[in-house]
Amino acid sequence: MNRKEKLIYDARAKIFKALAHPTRLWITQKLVDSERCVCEFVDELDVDFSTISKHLSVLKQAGIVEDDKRGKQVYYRLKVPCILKFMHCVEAVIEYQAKEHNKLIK
Amino acid sequence: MNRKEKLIYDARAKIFKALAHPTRLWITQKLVDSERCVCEFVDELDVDFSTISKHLSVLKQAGIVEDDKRGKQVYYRLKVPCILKFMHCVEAVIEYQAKEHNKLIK
DNA sequence: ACAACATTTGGTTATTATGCCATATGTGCA
DNA sequence: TGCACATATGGCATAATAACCAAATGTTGT
Repeated sequence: MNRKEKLIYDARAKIFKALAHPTRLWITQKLVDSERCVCEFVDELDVDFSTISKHLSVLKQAGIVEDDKRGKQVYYRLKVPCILKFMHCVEAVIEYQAKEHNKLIK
Repeated sequence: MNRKEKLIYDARAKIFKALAHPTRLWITQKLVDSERCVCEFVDELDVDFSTISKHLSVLKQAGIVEDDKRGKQVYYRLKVPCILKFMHCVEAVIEYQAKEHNKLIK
């Protein structure tokens, strides 16, 4: 891997890293339908609101979401909706593994 | 996020985590064309071979690749080729960001 | 200006990931 | 059998991540 490749793969890895957390994936999924207020995540997730805020910050830094302050509240939305398409592939990996696992048990 | 959702998003996050490293992304990309021997990675990457072996193990645990020992060498291949399609989306995120960055500079 | 609210940021600690070295395992060949 | 090669595994030091609490920031309504 040369220097140029290194830069490319670092940049890509950053996107994957941002998505590599259950809470952030859940948030991303929520944003597929429509933008959401941070307060909605706070209500639905059982973690400290500061934690949620940091997760949102990671997604924002990675360029996956963008935010928008309206009054007291901050709304987040997906910047690049194609993210969701990959979930089918991810599910395929999981199902494939489940199948293999069953084979081993039988 | 309820208990069932938690399980789903944990499983998905595991896949993303496996891909969330430049070296592992690079390896994955190499495997898109054809299977590869571990030795090829050792030659092309400037890290200890034990490190490469561990990266491959992470990808294998996640169900992204499978291996196959032939003689002294071990060959790895992609188990679920759809992984690559996502790269287009990842590139879109990166380009979008680059564009915005340029705007800010001008 | 002040209080109440929504969110972000800083600090601390616990957990996890990474990379190297040394060692173990497995394979083919002399 | 014994040696050389290819890969995997265990151990350890260091770095990165995640969660919480506390405090700061910014906004609306009084």
